Amino acid sequence: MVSVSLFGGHNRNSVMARRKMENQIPNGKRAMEEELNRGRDMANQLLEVLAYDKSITHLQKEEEGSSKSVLPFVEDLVRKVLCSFTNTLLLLNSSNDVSHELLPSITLRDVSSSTTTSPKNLESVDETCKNRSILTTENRRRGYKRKSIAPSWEKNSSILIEDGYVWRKYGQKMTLNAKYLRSYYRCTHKNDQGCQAMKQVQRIQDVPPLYRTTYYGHHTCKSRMNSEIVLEPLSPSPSSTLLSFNSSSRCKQENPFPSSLLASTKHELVEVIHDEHSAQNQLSSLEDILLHDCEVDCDYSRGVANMLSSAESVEFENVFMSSLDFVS
DNA sequence: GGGATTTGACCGCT
DNA sequence: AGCGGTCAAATCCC
Repeated sequence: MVSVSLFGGHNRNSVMARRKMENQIPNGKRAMEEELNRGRDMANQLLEVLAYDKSITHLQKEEEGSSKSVLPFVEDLVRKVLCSFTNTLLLLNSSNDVSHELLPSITLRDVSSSTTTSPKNLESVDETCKNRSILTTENRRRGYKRKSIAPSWEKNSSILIEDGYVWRKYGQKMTLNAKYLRSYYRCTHKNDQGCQAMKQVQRIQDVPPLYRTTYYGHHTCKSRMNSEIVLEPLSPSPSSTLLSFNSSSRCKQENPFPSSLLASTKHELVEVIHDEHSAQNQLSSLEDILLHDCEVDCDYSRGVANMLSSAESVEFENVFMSSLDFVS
């Protein structure tokens, strides 16, 4: 059985140092934030352990002819805990400062257009300007809004954080003095539920991988992972086939771990990996990462495995699994 | 076919 | 002026 600390990857010294540092923080709010962050990280780790354990248990159940499991209940609970941590963090950071709320801002362009053009007129303009080539700049960018608010909170992490929400990527940009692309995400439920939450993910370090996730606003939507959690069928599901690192399988379809455990948008993981290095390089450096940084990202590793050829997958699996033995 | 991502262009802000 | 956030058509993927 894989222990939680295995995935947490914090050695005793670093934990002690972290605690010592936290005790010195005079700001109670910051201490609370740190505590919540840690709780959320642990919930993330627990979720991964559950996913791993679920795949194992499923095979055992199959052999025993039994199909009942409490794991779906536990997983459900962990997801809810995860969402609670995320929401609390966002609320904590937005409650003391109204400017932190992601309020819709009205730009000069909005004002001018609203005073000169009625909605009915706008519709007719849209109707006649469906062809991009005849769309004027004025019409195309009419709804352009730009946030001018401080981030709700931000976090550096060696993993791509699973925060319990579903994000939709709407842009990416190479920024000055940054080695990697910055990706822009907004809540998937922006349109259907008017949720204004957004986040930016910036890779800030290659090895070990380190990402800075900055959140803006907070979720007003009913989280998809919360609202759609259903108990899994008790009969065996195709997705429960154990650790298969076959490159021909798509991550979303055949990864033994729930897709929600991977990056919360479909291409987030692959994109980051493609950032600077090929999968080959990832493979060759993986062992070093595992040995030198116990916080190796399981999602990241699985993503690499999915990109490899069959032969490489086997090699990767060996490295990855032996690393689990090593740290446990 | 529909939803998500990519990507070049636009434009607010400093 | 130029950086960076956002838009939206094109493209991808299921």
